[in-house]
Amino acid sequence: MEAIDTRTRILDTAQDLIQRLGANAMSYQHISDAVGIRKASIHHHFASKDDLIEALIRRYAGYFGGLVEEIVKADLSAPEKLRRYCGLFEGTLRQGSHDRACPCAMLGAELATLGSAAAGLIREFYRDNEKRLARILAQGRQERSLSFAGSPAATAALIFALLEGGMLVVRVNGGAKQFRAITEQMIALVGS
Amino acid sequence: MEAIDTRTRILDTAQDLIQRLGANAMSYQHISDAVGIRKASIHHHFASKDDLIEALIRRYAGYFGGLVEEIVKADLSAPEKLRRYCGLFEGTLRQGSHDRACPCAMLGAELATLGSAAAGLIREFYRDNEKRLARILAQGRQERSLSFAGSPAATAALIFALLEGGMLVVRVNGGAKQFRAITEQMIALVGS
DNA sequence: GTCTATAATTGGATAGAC
DNA sequence: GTCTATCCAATTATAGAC
Repeated sequence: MEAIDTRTRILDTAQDLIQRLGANAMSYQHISDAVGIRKASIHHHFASKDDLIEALIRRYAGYFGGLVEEIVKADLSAPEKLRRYCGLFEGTLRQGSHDRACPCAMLGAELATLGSAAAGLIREFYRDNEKRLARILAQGRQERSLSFAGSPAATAALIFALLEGGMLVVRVNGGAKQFRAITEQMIALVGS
Repeated sequence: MEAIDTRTRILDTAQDLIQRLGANAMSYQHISDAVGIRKASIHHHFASKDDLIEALIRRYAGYFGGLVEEIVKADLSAPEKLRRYCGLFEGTLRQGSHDRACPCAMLGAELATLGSAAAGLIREFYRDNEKRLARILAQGRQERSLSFAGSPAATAALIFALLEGGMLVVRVNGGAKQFRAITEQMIALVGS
């Protein structure tokens, strides 16, 4: 039973704030209050706010990318993989009491205010997701379990925009329940 | 040739900042610099930042709602109406040199940081758009020019999430061109 | 309606003791 | 690694002169 180290608790708190409020509404003071250490101590772990955001994206991209890669590589039908991929986003939304968006969705919306390193990582996250999604769609077309007009890449761009953008939109009305309805509707549209 | 009044110039500048950077990165100082008046003078027109944001949403909802209503009421096929509706979003994205999201998309992402009046107006904007979109889809189903699984309302929720959320997502990679590809892909999916 | 001046708070960040 | 103390800039907002 090891205690969670401070660096991790800072990252956890910062991520939670970003998922709910966005990076521009997240402050060292918020983190200080939540973690129970002084603002100056946070600077020991992350010299600047940009550094903190950058580390946070790297961690999240690794975590989420791993989950997606598991789904892509699994021995499952393409529709089932697609359903599970959508489930990852819905699961994020259902974390905790308030709807939480993907950190990279919030940061994507705030892209113009990010440092260049963080912005680059966000772009990479989006590209990686579209690529993995395209592999699922290509499998579905090959095994005739999915049917859609256009290329897997183009359809992947559509689905990723719907999922990543939809997380932000559904928090305004309907929340996770609405998100579920939308993803099911989408799966019906590309179903064979 | 009447000069644009200060109130309007403040609203224009604030809206532009929100579309590019978000409400939490927009400040009275930014507006002061762009409009060429002092910060204190802005408070004469809008007592608080919340008031400014609220007025800005009201104005935009009226403007955009009018454009949508024109499309909905026009004597056009449903696919053509849908294409023009998507065109409104793409047009916003193409305003100016940088990609600009719908102000209500940015504010929707930042919903948890808004005052309750502004948050209510954003919810209303989203609901109104879904309703009008559902009317287009219902027309398309009736005249057999569109074909989709599920109700017009459910499909409207999907399409609105794709458009409003997609505006934020495509700015990360691809921009307006990517947005166009996505909307065309979507229209192909619901095409008859 | 706009200005100067200023308040009051919060933001990110640093220096140096422990 | 955390603390106190402090700095400096930015933020929203108000008071009162012009």
